[in-house]
Amino acid sequence: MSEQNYCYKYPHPSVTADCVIFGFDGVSIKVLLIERGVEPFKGKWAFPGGFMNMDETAEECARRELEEETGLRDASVEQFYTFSDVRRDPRERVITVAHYALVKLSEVKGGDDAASARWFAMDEVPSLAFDHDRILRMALNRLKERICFEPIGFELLPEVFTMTELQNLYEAILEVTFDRRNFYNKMLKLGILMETEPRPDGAARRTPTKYRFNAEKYAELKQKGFRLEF
Amino acid sequence: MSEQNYCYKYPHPSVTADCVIFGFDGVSIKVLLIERGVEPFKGKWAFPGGFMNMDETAEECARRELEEETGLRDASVEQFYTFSDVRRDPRERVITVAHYALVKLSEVKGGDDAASARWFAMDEVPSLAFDHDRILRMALNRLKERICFEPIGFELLPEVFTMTELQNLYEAILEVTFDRRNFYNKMLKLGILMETEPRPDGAARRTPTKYRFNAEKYAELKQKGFRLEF
DNA sequence: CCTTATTGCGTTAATTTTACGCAAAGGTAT
DNA sequence: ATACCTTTGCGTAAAATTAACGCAATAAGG
Repeated sequence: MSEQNYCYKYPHPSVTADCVIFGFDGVSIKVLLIERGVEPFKGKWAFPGGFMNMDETAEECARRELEEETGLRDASVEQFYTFSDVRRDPRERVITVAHYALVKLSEVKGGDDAASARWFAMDEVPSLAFDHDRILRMALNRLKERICFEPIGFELLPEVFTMTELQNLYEAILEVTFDRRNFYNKMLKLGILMETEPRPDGAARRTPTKYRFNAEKYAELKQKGFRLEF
Repeated sequence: MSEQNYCYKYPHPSVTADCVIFGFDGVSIKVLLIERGVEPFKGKWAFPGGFMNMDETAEECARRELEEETGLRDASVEQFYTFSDVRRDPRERVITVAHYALVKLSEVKGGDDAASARWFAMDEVPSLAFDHDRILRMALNRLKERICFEPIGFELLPEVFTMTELQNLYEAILEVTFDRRNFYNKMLKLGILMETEPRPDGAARRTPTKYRFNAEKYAELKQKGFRLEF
């Protein structure tokens, strides 16, 4: 069974799709890594990824990897860059179409191979296999850019969340701090949040108001073209 | 010589790099297209592009295409998306890593095959071969986003230009109009323009001041982190 | 029970954006 | 040449937005 059945006149590179999976635990951004069990880079950590089938797009391939590791089918997945350095894989020429996925940690089930998978906070990520350090840096930059144009933050939060959690998320991604009261005002003024059951009138003020992302309102506003700006 | 010498255990897609080449003639954005001489899509227009060699990155491949068509070696080239739809090429599975290049029209020499190459204004672009309509749309969107973060406009203008030319460029890319006086103030306040010889004191006011992009000043500001915002 | 941290709701000052006025000077048409 | 229109440079004032921060109610912790 070691026949080489697929032959071409010119050499073809292998093509893989990698998936940088981001989550948020209420305090910091986390990324899911897989420990490699084989050479090259045996024992090092890397992103989930694999060879593209001939009947799927790069994004479909990345989604397949995502599902294998997290059980999630409908998370937000976005392609962000294709890495094609000639020697990025020591074995053979491999180019990889890199994606990032944003998942709600609460919905993640252990994947097929939970033993070798682990979530790392951004400041705990070890040196990675292949060129995955570079891939991670670029993924984070894209995340920063994207969150200024689209409310992707909500992909990372539970359905219902507090304003403080939302602020923590923005601060973690953008690596800045905001004045709590200004952030609060700005977010509410955007009009893309809805309060869940309004806190009972006499109830304790200390219990924070819970919000939900208002996708319909956002769709309206997007039509008219609006920026988030932070 | 029709031997099939490169054999693999699994099928591999072909990988190409395409290069959407943008220019600016002082009024509108132009794009360089090549008329296809062979099937499929014979007679239709398409972007320059070609198969990636095994010893070059996607960007190097795109630069090679750029040089073949324009003679330019040091233009700004940026990868923006990889298109991997299963049937995007009717002959075989081909995925393409799409780039855009920004060139100064005055520096473009005719390419190797000038006969079949032509510049089109954006509103004259015909229906294109393959999925190149989609590629163009995405290239334009990326251009719009990018110009809000980095002063890529200067890649499209001559070394020396007037404020009106700069405004026309921004308006053409973003498809908006600005108040001339506000644009003027905003641009000058950014501090990334330098006047060329200050207009002689008694000279005619009607002769517009000529500017030059101040790359050093921009590098400084970028360090501190700044946004362009339009 | 006292201290501290969190939440909600403001206000004010600083800054930025937007809209537009105006004069000098060069072109254009008659 | 003259009258008129356009382009350029330089402002200014109002409107809107951002940034800084005050404060009271109330949980939570010791």
